[in-house]
Amino acid sequence: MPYAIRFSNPGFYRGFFLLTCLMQNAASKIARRLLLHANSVNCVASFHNALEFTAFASTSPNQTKTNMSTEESNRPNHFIRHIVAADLESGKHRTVLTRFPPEPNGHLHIGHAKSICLNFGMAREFGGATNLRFDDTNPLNESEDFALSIMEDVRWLGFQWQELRHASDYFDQLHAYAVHLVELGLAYVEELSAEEIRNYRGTLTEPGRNSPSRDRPAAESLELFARMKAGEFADGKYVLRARIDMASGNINMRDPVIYRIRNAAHHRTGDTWHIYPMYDWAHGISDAIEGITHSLCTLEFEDHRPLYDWILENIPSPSHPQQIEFARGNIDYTVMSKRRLRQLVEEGHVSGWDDPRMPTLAGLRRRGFTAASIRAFWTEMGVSKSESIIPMSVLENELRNDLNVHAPRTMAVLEPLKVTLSNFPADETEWLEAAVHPQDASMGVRQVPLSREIWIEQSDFMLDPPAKFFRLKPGGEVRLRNAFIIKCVDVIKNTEGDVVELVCEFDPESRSGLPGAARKVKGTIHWVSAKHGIRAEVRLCDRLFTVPNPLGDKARDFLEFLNPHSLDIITDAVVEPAVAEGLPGQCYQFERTGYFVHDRVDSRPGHPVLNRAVTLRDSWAKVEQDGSRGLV
RNA sequence: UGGGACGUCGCCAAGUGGUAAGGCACGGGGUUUUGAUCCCCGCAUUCGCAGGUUCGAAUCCUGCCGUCCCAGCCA
Repeated sequence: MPYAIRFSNPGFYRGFFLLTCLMQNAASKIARRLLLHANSVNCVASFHNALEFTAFASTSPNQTKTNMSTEESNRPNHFIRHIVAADLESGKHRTVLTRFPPEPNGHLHIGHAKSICLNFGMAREFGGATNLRFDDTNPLNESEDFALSIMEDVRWLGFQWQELRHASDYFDQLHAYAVHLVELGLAYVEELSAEEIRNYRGTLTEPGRNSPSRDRPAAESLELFARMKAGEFADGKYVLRARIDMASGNINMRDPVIYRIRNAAHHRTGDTWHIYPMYDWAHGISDAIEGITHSLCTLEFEDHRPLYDWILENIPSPSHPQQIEFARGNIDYTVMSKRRLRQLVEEGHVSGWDDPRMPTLAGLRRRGFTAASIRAFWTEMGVSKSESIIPMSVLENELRNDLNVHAPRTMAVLEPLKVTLSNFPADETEWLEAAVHPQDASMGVRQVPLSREIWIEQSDFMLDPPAKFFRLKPGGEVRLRNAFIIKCVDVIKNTEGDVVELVCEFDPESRSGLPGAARKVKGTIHWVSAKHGIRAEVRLCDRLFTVPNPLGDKARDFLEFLNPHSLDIITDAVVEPAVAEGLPGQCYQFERTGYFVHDRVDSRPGHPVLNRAVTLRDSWAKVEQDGSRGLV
């Protein structure tokens, strides 16, 4: 962004430059404001929000649009945005076309979401478009099922691609360009074995040697390549190599293999082909064919850029996209490599790709993460070239931010303790009115039943509590959320001495809505009527590993760090009756305990199953922890 | 003396020669019928280290240190 004021001659005294500087800063701030304003105005309404809020969409129809403005106006600047903006401004490009190019050989995870948000985000921000392209150049472990799952995840994240493409759509063109390269003397058929090629390639510190095949006449290579294509040879017999520079410091330039024989059926092209292009050959050319302007990929492809450019310079390419690399985003207490995730699934350490503890998008979705929270997470984290490990708590915090605004409130008791209200009439039900959201009246009210016997949380009562314990204790008072103040008058224990029931008296004057409700007590606790509450299964998910970087200790297998308590299943929680009728994927805030979602797979009417997506922030837990530490 | 990149607050991250944005976390205060939310306030004399250029350096130069990636017929 050009400053409004700029001096080219710096030979002035200090004070003057300070003044100049201040003016420049002010100008830049104003410019930034204007830019942000423009961005929020431009934000596109064609955004699909997560399905989980459909149930509440009617109460706040503007939410989707509001979310997008907030999301986009908070974004920090990054180098890729600068490049794209500059290319548009200079006229290098009139529009932006990006692509998201997964190989359909696994499920998408939170790391892929960064790339998705970046690619689709840049295009949307600058009025361009994004293609979804399956990089299906290796038929061995690719499948349509993976492709379908990837499409579902991208859509769920809230993005729409312009074109759905496959590298395999271009197999004919890719082949023709390869033939062209051979004709130019820039590629040759190699007969060395894989091992021999490796030996000839040299090492990181030593240059490679030219293969005897390197000077094979073009006509001969052409014939061999044709026979490779025709399926005359076994896998590995020959390979096509680009003829570049065996002495290059960049190993990717030491005559890279661009085609290999694979006598295998491809999930889209069947057995049409016996040769398949390598990533480097297919990727840049696919980008060029589609007219991609900015090909965004992760840092490990930096070394491939010279090859990417070499290829496009040496074929009659329709365009020459710019490859730009950014750092992956890692998250602590989990693993993100496809291989590792597959291992977790195949060895049964988790229930599947969509296990709520998995960092896959399917897992996060099932866990209760919203698409908006994931988008906001990557927007806030920014894009740079330095590798980072982001605390899981940051992701969780984004979820809280989103759900705090959107999730309807309800009360649920996870570990029930019976309380009898001795002065409450038996057999009577009182319906209390409670806000669905305490800060958003537009979300309406709900009716909560109350009867003589209720459940409260076991942790909300202590026989002999420490100081600052604001909950129930013998003789103590506490407010029942949305109801009235109760006083604990009796504690009933079993023969083992465990507290099994409390007897309390309620203060009718303190009922919500009455003048007496103004009476202050220190604590407010949640509860559910025993007569009306519905039993529910609740799954509490915690981090999958016990250490921030399970792969950090190379001497140990990452599985050794699996958290044995990553999933805690409670089968006798009690929820408000309305919750039991919720749809799969529906989210709630259970007041004081966290955000929960109906499990998309296992929850059904009559057998509600809710996953805890994330707890509420809990400063009492911290006080407790500090306190116990102090005693020791 | 193989090549390529990266090092700014506990975690991210802006900054591109004019005197260190922002978010999260953290600490303090206020509101609160969720120990939640929300609201205020505080939080880098210093940018991996050492020299140099300059009136002025996180930004330019030199050297060093640390971390990551590359030797698939994977992507």
